[in-house]
Amino acid sequence: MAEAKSNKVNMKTLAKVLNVSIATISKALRDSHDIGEETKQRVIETAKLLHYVPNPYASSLRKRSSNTIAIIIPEIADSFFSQAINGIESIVGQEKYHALIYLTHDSYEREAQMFNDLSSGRVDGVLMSVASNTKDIKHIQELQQAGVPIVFFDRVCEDIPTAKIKTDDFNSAYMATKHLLEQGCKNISLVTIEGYPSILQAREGGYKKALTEHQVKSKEENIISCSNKYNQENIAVLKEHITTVKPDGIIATVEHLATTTYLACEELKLNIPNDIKVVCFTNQITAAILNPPLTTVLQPAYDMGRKAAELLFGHLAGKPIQLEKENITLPSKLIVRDSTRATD
Amino acid sequence: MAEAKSNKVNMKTLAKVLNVSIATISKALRDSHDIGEETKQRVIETAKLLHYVPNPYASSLRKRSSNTIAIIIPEIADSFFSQAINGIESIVGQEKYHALIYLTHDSYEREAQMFNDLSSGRVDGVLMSVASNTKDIKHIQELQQAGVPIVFFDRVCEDIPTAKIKTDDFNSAYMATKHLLEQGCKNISLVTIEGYPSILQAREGGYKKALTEHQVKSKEENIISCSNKYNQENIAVLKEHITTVKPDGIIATVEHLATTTYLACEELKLNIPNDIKVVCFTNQITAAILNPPLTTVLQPAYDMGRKAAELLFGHLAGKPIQLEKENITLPSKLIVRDSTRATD
DNA sequence: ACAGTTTAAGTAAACGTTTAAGCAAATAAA
DNA sequence: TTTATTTGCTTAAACGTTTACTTAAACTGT
Repeated sequence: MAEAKSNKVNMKTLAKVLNVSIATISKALRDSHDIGEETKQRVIETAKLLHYVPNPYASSLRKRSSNTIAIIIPEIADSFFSQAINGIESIVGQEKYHALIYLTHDSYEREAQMFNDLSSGRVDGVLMSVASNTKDIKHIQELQQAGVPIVFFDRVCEDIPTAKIKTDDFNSAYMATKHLLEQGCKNISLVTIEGYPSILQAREGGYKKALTEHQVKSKEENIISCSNKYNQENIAVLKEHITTVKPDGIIATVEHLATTTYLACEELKLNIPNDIKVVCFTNQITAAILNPPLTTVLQPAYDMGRKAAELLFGHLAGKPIQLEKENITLPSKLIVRDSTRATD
Repeated sequence: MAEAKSNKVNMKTLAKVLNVSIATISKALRDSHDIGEETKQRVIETAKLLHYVPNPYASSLRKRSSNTIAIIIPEIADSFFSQAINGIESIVGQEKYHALIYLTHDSYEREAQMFNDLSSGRVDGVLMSVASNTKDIKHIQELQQAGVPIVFFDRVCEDIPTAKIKTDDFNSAYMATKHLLEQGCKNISLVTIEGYPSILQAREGGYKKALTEHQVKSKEENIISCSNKYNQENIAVLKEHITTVKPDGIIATVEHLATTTYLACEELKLNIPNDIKVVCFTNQITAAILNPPLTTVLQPAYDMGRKAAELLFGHLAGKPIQLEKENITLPSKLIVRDSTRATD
């Protein structure tokens, strides 16, 4: 329980020491015009001397704002969200805000419960990537109607009228597919997972468009769904797929599928890129030193987080930003490496 | 500024609706013995009906506790801290606590400033990994003396009497070095970075012990220091080192040095493991699919985060845990892969 | 000299909870 | 039957800020 509490110094303490009213302390510290220059200095000095730190909860209660935001994301296992958080933090820190972090583990129930809690006024705004299986969006709507601004990044919810920071999923999948076709692939499979319709459908769309443009008919059997967890089972699923469908190119649409794909190929004694070429959506720096170096679609994770935070804080600061009009797409980059090298 | 505020329902509202006092509402919701069973039910029912959610800041102010902890870590770029956060979150969520996340970017100044802020009573406890260059620990001592419990994980501060969750850095470096020696290495270099004395000195110690046991004299020139950022410069530093010192084994003591080491070897046209063998302290799942698969020291990141959180929450819950007596070491695992395969 | 304004404070209410203290009615003990 | 005790509720103060309103003194201009 540990309650040492070294006689906390608060405004009352300062007021007593300086023989002025509490209001004077408060106003002096907030640099109000009401207070004389000399008094202000005395207050600031004594506050520093006594290590006064304002109680955020009293302040939040009175002001009805918390200088705190929530970051709600599915997980933090991979490099995308790590980098996005870094981007967010770069703004949060600078703005003297505080960030609460919540992981939904892609569970709708947890997400809904978190939103329920947030309707208490705990945060001034929310930055979020929605859970994979979130279909009912009432919880999000309710928080928004309660006046809490929300900015989506990456895994956006199209039906909520607010700012959305995305990457060009359609186009980057299109480019990845086109790249594989140009490297000679004729039978390209798309490895995907359940959920995240706004993203994965776009990627599927870009994939199909590239195929169509190259007069390749896209077949249902080429689209394969894995579990959204890194596990052995996915390797088996993929091996099964590869042996039956025999693709000569694979696009792995999420980070952890890179390792899965490589291991599946290895177990099947398939050579990348000779027998099969691989592209993956991933931000991992190790892509360059894989066996072989992996061609990746690199997403602007840091920038997405940063941009989302900028919009939210701009809005909170009262700048004339209409969140519902902000729909920003930042480009991903196709980084070509040996895993898709043309074989002749 | 967006202040929609849909007439928030608070205890006053409920009291009015049910025609009882506010105190009755409060006590009913906290299941106090003071309140009759029937009244309790009516209160709970109406609260649910009107979507009442308690104001956390009013509650925190009055109770002088926030149900919130701070996670203070250097960064979140790599898999270690990602996994540790997952471990922490697994407890935080279950205990209905909230987690504020702060990144120090390994800056002492930022860390000190964060601690200063936390002395306001913003959090009930702190989980932290100290910044690389933190030497002056006054800020930590002061927070602790103010009655805020602190639990360290991984990058601990030995001079603060409180719980510390570490991994066996000395022993795992010892094992890694021994492994390299057994694979035939005669000239092993340790690649390290500035800072983190509690960890990196232990790893250096384990490294030296293994050398001594194998009658190999450890030379100063074999210990090389890189920048704690993933960048091109480190590759140059490492190349320079390898060409002059010509090690036949390398131990990279932090995650991002894996990619650096591989790229340096590649640029020097050195074959791993034939020309040089490599071990790295890293948790990345891609280690298995690198070229060649990388022998790693896998740290129990998730478990460390989880254990740290367990201790903190146990203490906060009033369990008889003497934090200053908790000094837990969780074992790392040496995962042998091709990057250290013996060559004959 | 006097009304009007400006300056530099102070007073007190409010934010939404929690809880110690009080109190009337019902129940138990004597 | 009287006295304690328990039950179920209310009152009001407190947590530490912020801020609308008041006030007194010091200027300003005429």
